[in-house]
Amino acid sequence: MTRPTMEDVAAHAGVSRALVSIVYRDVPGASDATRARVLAAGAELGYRPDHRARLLGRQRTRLIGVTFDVRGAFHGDLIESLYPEAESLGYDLTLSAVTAARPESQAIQSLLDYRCEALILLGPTSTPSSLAALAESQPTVVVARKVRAPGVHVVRTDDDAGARLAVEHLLSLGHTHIAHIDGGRAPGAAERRTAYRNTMRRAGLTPLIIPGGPTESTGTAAAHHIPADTTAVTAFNDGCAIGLLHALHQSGRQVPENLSLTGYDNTPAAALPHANLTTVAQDAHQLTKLAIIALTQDVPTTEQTVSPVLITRGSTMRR
Amino acid sequence: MTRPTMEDVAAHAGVSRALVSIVYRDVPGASDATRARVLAAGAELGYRPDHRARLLGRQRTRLIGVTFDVRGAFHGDLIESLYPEAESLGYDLTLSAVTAARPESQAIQSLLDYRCEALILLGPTSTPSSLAALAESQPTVVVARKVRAPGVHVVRTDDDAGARLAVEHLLSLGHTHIAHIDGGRAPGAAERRTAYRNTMRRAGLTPLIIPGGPTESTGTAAAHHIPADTTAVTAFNDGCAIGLLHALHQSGRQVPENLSLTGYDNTPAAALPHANLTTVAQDAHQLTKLAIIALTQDVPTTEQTVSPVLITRGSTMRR
DNA sequence: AGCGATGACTAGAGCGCTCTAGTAGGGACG
DNA sequence: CGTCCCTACTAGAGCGCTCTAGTCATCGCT
Repeated sequence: MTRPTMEDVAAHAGVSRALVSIVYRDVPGASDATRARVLAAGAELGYRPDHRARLLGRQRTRLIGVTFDVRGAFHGDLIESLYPEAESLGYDLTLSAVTAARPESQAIQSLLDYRCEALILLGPTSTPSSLAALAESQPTVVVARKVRAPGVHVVRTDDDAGARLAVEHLLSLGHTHIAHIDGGRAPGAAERRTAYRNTMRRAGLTPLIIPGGPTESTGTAAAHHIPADTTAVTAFNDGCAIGLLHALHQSGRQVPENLSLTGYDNTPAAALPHANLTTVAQDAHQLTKLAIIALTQDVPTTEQTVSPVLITRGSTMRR
Repeated sequence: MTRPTMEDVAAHAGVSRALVSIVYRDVPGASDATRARVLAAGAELGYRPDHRARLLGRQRTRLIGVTFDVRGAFHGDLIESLYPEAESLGYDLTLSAVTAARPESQAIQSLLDYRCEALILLGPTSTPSSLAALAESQPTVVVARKVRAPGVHVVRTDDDAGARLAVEHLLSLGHTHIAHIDGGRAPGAAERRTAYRNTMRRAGLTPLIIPGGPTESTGTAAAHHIPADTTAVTAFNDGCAIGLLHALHQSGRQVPENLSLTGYDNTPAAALPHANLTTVAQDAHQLTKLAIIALTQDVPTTEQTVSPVLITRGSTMRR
């Protein structure tokens, strides 16, 4: 009835419990023949090592705790590439969700109760000082959020490069009157705004920054402030771009025929056929790779940025 | 350097380790005064019980394993309400993600390695027979998917009622020519189709079922087959509805002025202002509540359905 | 005064692993 | 033939808890 233990496998294979442990940990100390015999005995009994006991017995848990927000679509992508990345370095992952009723602090605490060796926080909202305190007890890396906290690793997308990518794409399509819908005080807005401005200036063009924000309604509102001679717009993010798209549609201005438009983040909504938005995507794979390396190779604490990539869809066309 | 253990707290409070355990488990056997003193000592040392050891020492782990798909938006909602539900019954939750590279079988296996007492599978894709095998070793509940497997609890939304809700909403708005875009062989399609047909017949109206599917493109394709005298449409799901919405927009047919439209699932896309779709939502809270009860109260194995609710937005109007 | 309850607390044996410190049994080598 | 070294294996002490089976006062009651 109860699940077989290492003891049972040992008895069944006619060896000591320690040998079974050696075999299942795949460390030297057993002959190939015995190894096969033990594994066969284990398989026959349907044995699977008890993860709890394993964690407890080991001095190093090789457990990485991950907090994520169930509402953030992008976090799914990150978790997806986190698993193989951690596994390849022999680490295990344990997830802890942040929800409306379960604050980040609680999610983190539960990970610590499992004695995780290291922490990966996806887009955390904790204060820099509490993050710094966390990092004192175990390596901690913040992904996809710009924070400055001593001892905390940060891995994020290079928003500067992302914004430049969007502008240069429009430039290469022959656009010269390109406006930018600003993100206000949203994270990343400052970097994107500055990059837009610099890229325009470098091309000898006049930047035009229109107030906006991260939500659809801000995009809708910004539509009225786009000059008639503007032929292209880089929006702060996909939400903003989609709001703008909607407003343009209402007023009979066609995208991309009359106005080319880029978003940012490559959210699922941007990929929908009726939006079909050219946008800037974060490289989840690279972000997680750097995050795991930062934790396991104990590199000096730094902020690392990952280059975004441009996803060209149907909302931009040649002038 | 190393985290304090129960031993440390005991020494600091001048009691035995067993007493500390009693206090932290909050079971009878300690005086109020001692309780306070132990708790104070623990707080002073920054003590937190080691969850691994706790799980190992206990005969009942009180651990519920949950598999979810990182791609499914609705799973986030379920997880969100799962946490408080489990906690209120004294259970802990551990999550295991299903991704493109991490099959469901692996996600489940890792939960079993933690010796979870029970399993909640969100929209699993495993075969009924493998689910039945799972259920033999521990209580197992499948959420949001219709499967018939012996020993497996199923908690899902009543699609029959959902479809009826949509049709009756349109009827109450005075519509009589209501078409249904079918979901083909997608899960839930058969129930929704039948419910649509029955509700129409009961109202003395003629049902009209147009072939479709679960994706946007199927909705777009279905647009051509909607008769001119049709004033309302219930689409299989939100994706289908949005594809249809897009096609109607192109052809100059206004929603809801010329055609009322309902979706199904209440996906985030349905809530976006330019879709603004009246749709049928699943009751995540109720689903998880039933799931947890099924596991912890060991009710007889059954399929339980939860009533959906209609989310009225701007895509439907009075005839 | 004697006796069983009751309440507060402790000793110590697990839980199922890991891992250090060993032992046994061959070769290889001088 | 004795020594040295491997390799293959075992004994047993943890890891940090839980929980059963106590011990020891104290108290109410006849």
